[in-house]
Amino acid sequence: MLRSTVRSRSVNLNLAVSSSTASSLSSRFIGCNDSCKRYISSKGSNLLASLDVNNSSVKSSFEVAPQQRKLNKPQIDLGFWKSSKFSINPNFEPFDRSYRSIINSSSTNRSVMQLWSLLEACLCSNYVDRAFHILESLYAIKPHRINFIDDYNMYLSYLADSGKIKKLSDLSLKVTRDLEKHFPDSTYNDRTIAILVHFALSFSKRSDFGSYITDINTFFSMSNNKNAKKAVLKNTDIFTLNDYKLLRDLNLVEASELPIAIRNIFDKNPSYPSEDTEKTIPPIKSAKSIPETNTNDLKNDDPTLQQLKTSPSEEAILDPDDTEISKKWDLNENIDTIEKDAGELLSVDTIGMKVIRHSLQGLSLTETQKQKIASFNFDSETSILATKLEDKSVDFYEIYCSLKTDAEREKFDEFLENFNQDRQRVLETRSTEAAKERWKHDFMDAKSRGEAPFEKKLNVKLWEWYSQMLPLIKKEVEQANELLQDSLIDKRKAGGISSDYAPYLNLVDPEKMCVITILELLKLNSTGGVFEGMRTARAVISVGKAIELEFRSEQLIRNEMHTFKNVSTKPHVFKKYVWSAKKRLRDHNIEKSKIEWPQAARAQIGSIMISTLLHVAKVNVRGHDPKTNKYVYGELPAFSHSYQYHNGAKIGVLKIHKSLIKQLNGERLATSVQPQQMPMIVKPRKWVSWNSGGYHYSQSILIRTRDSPEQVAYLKAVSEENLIPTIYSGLNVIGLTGWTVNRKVFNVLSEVWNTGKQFLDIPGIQDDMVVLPPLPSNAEPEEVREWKLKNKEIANKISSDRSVRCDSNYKLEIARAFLGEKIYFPHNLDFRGRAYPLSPHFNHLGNDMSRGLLIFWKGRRLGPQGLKWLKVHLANLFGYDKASLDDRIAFANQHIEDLKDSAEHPLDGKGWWQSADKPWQALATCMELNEAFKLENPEDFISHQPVHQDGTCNGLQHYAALGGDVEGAIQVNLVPSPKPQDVYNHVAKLVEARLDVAAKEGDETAKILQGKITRKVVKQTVMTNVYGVTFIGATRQIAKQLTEKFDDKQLAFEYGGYLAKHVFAAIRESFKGAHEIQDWLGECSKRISRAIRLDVDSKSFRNGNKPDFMSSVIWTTPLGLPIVQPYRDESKKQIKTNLQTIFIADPLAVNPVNARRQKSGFPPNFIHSLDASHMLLSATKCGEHGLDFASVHDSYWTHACDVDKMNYLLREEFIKLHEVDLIERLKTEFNQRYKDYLQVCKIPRTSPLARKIVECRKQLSTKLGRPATLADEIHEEKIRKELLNSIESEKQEAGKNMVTTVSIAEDYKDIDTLLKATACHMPILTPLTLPPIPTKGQFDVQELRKSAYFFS
Amino acid sequence: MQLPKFHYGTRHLIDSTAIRGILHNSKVFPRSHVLELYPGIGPFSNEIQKLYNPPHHLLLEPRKNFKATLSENFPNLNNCELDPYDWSTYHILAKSQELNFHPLIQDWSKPNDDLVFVANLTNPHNEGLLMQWLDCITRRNWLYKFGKVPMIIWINSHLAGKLLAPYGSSLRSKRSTFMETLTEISVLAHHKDETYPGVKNHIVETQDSNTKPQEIVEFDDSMIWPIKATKSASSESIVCLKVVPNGKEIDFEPWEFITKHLYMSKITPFKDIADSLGHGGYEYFEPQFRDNQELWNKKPVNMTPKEFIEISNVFMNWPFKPDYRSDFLNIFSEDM
DNA sequence: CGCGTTGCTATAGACAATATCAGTATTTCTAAG
DNA sequence: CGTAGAAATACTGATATAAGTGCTAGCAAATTA
Repeated sequence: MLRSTVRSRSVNLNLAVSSSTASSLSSRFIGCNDSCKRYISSKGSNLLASLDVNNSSVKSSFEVAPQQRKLNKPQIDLGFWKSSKFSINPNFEPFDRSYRSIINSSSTNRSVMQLWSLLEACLCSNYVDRAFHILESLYAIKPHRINFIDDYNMYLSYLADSGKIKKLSDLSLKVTRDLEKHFPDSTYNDRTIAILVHFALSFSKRSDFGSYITDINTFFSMSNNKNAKKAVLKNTDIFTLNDYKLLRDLNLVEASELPIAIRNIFDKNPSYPSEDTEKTIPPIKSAKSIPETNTNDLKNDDPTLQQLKTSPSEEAILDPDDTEISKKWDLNENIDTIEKDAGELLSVDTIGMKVIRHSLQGLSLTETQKQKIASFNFDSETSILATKLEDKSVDFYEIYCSLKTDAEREKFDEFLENFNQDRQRVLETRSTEAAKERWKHDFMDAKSRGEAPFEKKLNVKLWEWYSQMLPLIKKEVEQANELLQDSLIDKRKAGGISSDYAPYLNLVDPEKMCVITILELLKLNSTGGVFEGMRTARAVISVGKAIELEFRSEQLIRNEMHTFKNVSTKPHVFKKYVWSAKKRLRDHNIEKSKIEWPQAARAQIGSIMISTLLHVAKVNVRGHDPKTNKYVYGELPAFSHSYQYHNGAKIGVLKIHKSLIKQLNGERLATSVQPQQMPMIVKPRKWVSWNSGGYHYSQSILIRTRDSPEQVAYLKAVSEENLIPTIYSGLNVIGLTGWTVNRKVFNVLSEVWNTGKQFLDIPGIQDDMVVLPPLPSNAEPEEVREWKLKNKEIANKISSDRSVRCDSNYKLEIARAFLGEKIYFPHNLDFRGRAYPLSPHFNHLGNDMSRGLLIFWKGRRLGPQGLKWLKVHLANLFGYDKASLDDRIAFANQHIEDLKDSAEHPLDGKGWWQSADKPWQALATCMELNEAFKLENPEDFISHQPVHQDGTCNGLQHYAALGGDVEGAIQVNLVPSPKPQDVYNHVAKLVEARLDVAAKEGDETAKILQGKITRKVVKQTVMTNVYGVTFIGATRQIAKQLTEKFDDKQLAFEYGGYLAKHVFAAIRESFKGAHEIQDWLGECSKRISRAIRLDVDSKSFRNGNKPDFMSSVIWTTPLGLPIVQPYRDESKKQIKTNLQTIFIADPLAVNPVNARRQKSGFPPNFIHSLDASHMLLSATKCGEHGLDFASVHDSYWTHACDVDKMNYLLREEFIKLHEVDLIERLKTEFNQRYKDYLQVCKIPRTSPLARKIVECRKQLSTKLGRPATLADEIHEEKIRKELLNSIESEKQEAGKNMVTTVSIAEDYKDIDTLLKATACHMPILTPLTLPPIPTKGQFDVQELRKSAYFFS
Repeated sequence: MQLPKFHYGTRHLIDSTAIRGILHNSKVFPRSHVLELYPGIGPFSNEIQKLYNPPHHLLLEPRKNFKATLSENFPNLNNCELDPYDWSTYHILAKSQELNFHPLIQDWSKPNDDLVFVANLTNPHNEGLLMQWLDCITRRNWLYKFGKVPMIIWINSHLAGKLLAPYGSSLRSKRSTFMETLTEISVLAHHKDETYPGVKNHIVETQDSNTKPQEIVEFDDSMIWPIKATKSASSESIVCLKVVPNGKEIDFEPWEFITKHLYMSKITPFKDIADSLGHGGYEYFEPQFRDNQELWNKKPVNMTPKEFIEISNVFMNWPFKPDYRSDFLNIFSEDM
């Protein structure tokens, strides 16, 4: 650790040099000619703002060729430069130096993460002694020692709160002794002090508290920090609010020393309940005393409201932290501390109601509306999803729309935001309880009606399982506890669980664990390619993960409760301060949590839960007894654990009994199975760091990493340096876009759904599988095979239909639950920077149906342009998107009657909308337009419908811009044109032309296929070509299209392959520039993923001559997001669980890269990182201009009336993105990042270079006294480089004179020709070089500003 | 003799004396129809023709290298170059006048005395093919539609070990039980250094149950071409087996279901894996085997064919048994 | 040394083999010093 | 009582499993005469 810090510091120095001579680093070995050529023909030279190399006083070790093109530093840095610079020399141990495999989980050699999670588990379940042993193990890991004190603090803080230590002196003594005796290398820090102070404060009620004050002062003085108190008090998760209060009251600290969030509470709430007031004011005991309070409230607040009305501009500020608003709220609130008891809660709700009523004053609501809102229970602990539709009387959306002025609407939004906070909390944290209560309710219901076992509703069964499972799990937990108590170090198994995992069982309430288990299993139905069941491995991990997640979110709430102990949040306005404080603290707390359970622990816990459930979950079934030939009834386990073979591989499977499947297909699932990641009803937390943003009570990570520590490390590094603000701002804009469910579309959908029949893309209910009749017993093998295949196809179809229907079911139910609500979709990114909503089932990225169900919350007047765009949108949804805009508008105008009929009689009319490409969205748009046409002036219509603008083959657009490829740019509408260019059609025509030629030459296949090449056939292939589709992949796609025409799969496949060849050729032909770039990117990634660091850990050479390549391709997006391709060989391992062993990868291992995937993945990933950047830039800009913005990767959405504005902005952003020569910059970045890396090349053994190298190797061998390996050669080269970089001139000289195999290769001029030779067998090391960049074409990206169809 | 450059891992016994010994010991020849599947470079075929000159002697060898070598070395052999892998090949055979290969369809009550087929499946790649052929015994289709036709196969010793694995052996598998249940199997030749390939003392142990004592030809490395399949391959050799269906009739589908699932955890006692046979498996089977604790506690690797059949029968009487016929539908690859 | 062979993997998401055995490393137990 | 050595256990890595190989290209690695 220490070593690496030093090293990276020195490199940083180098960097300071090199960044000012940025270009000098590029193409050291390539010769500069290539990079010059690239711009000879370019017109864009005005963009080439340059760095003046000559001004640089520092001489780099590389000579700068005078004619070399300077790297253009743009006027505006979007985030690339700083971030790239930082991540090239990150502050952590690089991942390509050596293996990091922590797979061996033997007790002596466990990873830090494993120990952490175990430590945490032990502490949370109060096994302090055991925790101490784990501390010792952690301490034993030497490289970890620097951070050890944090672990100790964690231990100490739990210990202090555990009540095990009675005296302050005991604790402080223990700290001293522990740190001196057990952990001599560690010293306390401010956090340690915080814990001690907090502990001391807990004695405040004692009469001799005075003496503790001295101690507290001593503790503070122990800090090394200049601003000791402030630093100590920063640990908001250790102190409670009362602690802070006490410290202030005792004048031990200044107000300015308190953390800002806490200070706000005190400052703005003079009435903050101190302990004194608690004593003096008798708690409100009955509802009787309430009316007075209320009347007071209502009288008091009138002036404020007046004020509010008259100053709308101030109201616009929604941030609850804002002081102005806070003050206003202050005036009318009376805050009391209320102890929790049942009678009171009731009364509090009544207060709440009044508060709601009055906060709505000033809005032009009807009395009924007011009444409805006031009687709405914002404090209900019942989740939105569990609320029955009948019970939900308020449609906030409707109310919102009925408001007259913007000011009113903003006020209402603010109101919702504030009062929905609690509902959001319930939504996020109480989903399991909600499910449980629902089951119980239905069970009681059924019981009172005395239903027969065969009619049992799903929920009734679930409740029964749950209640039978619970005692067993409790016993299991008890056993685990006994085990933990009995023997401190004994690790032997008892009752199936080893003490390694026992602590985890203790962390979540058994009731919750049971519910989670049942829910997870139901959710996993028909996944993993299992018919009516699931894979055991997945089930086990999922349950374990779900329990861990529950633990995390509970922990967050616990922390919060700890801080706000004894503070009532019931009075609604005070609540607001607490909320804002909590929000801030939560950011802080979430960020801190870094611990993850090891996979093995998840698996263990999951398997225990599942195996218990397997024993108790029963269903009633009818069977046929062959002996008596009668029907018999019985109770069978609902789940059955068995195995299936798949291509000879065993797969553990949990089958669900058919009778249960039937039920699952029939019922409304969302009421039984509470999906956890829902849309939000308050604004998502803003993204502020790599792991803080999105939901309020669970941690989401900015980037969905595939468990790759490398990705996280880079992300974390730039996040901590605050280098990616644009990423955050972009995501925040998207996250703040308010949505609601389109009730009209929902109603249509709901009606269709309830028929249970197939409609559009929703499959009908299918209970039984109809398979082909069995074959005669002596059928020939191929017949049997055919029969099996066909049946598999049938089963597959049914299974997928069911899951599609089930998915639609989820979507529908979620939509139902959120009817009338204002909803938000928090987003995060995939590893390339593309944004995805966190809520998986129902979002605007979903299928046509989900999209059709969603509209913007905010409405905007159409205006003349808006009306046009809405019409265009309709045409687009019908697939009529290749005509000019005017034609598209005409299309809509021609269909006004159809449109009207569709909108008014969606199901009993002509159903024109159903013939659209995207029928549900078309329906929504029809309805919108129809409503507009009803108005005298349709332009006055307030529209909520998002209108899309799609890039034409966005990937190719970026390629064309990168390559300056004129021809390509025309095809993808980067160049203005009266009509949109249709790439797919273009390619189809080219292919057709090629076929004609081939047919003339007598090619039979060509003759057959002539005239069959439609746009549709080639579309997918053209599109995916950008994503690096392989030949076989394309063949499959085309074959799929052809099966419609030929029916014979075999034949279709054959033709598919044939056509794929032509399509590929056609694309290559028309997008030459794109392909040159693509190839260049591919070549770079290939070389990088076969490169070796100079300071590679030679131990990780398993075979000295066969190095393992550890370097993944890493680059920085224009916005500064570092991207690491996570493609490495995964080392999977079998892990024992209660049910079976499961096979999972160790997420923390760092293995050699998978060169193939690195290579094939890079070109598309790079392009995606660009389109993602473009999207985020556009989002930020749209946000700045007050537009509502949403996106599906390369499709940008906004209100109809804002389309023009968005179009302008997105073009500007695209230009801004491409003004810089991104390829050139990428190359420079690569050259810096992979500076001094070596690559292995193969050259002919006979060549003169080979002979020289052999000679050099011989010398090395004699020097070493053993045969030299490649590893030795690398080591030699490393020494040479070190000498060369040395400050001492002697050493530099020595370096210059030193000869290594690498230096020989480096000096050899004509290495390229050698590499091209046919027989290359001798591996040699050469410095890593990148190929020359292809020449950039004439196209100037500025032109697209005028292109109407660039996005349309 | 000309040898091809590459051999796809297929190995041959090339010593004619040894081959003659095998042919003699097999007690199969002479026959009127001899079909050779993947004869390779053809030393075996050559001896058959020289010794017995069967009236219908057909070779199926489509592989380029071998094809060429065959016609060069033994121009007299009739190689029709169809691929034995393709099921369609056998239909062509049946229809073709030109090839004139139409064995008599004989009753299953007695061994077929008209047709024999010989195959060289020493390439580990071909293991799957052999398994499929063997599966044809149950349906009595493919070449087994002609009756209880003997098959003489060359396979690598390791595979032989699987087919012949004795009770309790770690190689004991569904396939060993299959062989024991439905075939007569005997070793015609093996390497002199192999007590038994893969399985220690296998022949001694299983002679009475599976392996009819016969004169066994032993050979050494010098009689094998190539000596090793690949440079780094293990030193195991090849074996010549004779396999004849024993004509036993069983209800194959439930049997297949039971053996497949029981062998999944093959050293776990029946009672502990009964649950994996279907929802409530333990509850159903436990009372059924209360009188047969020995079987109830037995591990699948130790079960006799009879016992598997017994379990299958009990299974068939289970009112709540899973659909054993569509067990293969329970899993599929997700991408389609 | 030039050659032909063999094997592996095929868009991007984002989702997963497992039981058993043999050999070795580590821990625990035992018994003699 | 500490300790050597044996026994037991834990851990790792290898291997079998099922049984059409849905097809073809392109590259990397191992193999061979």
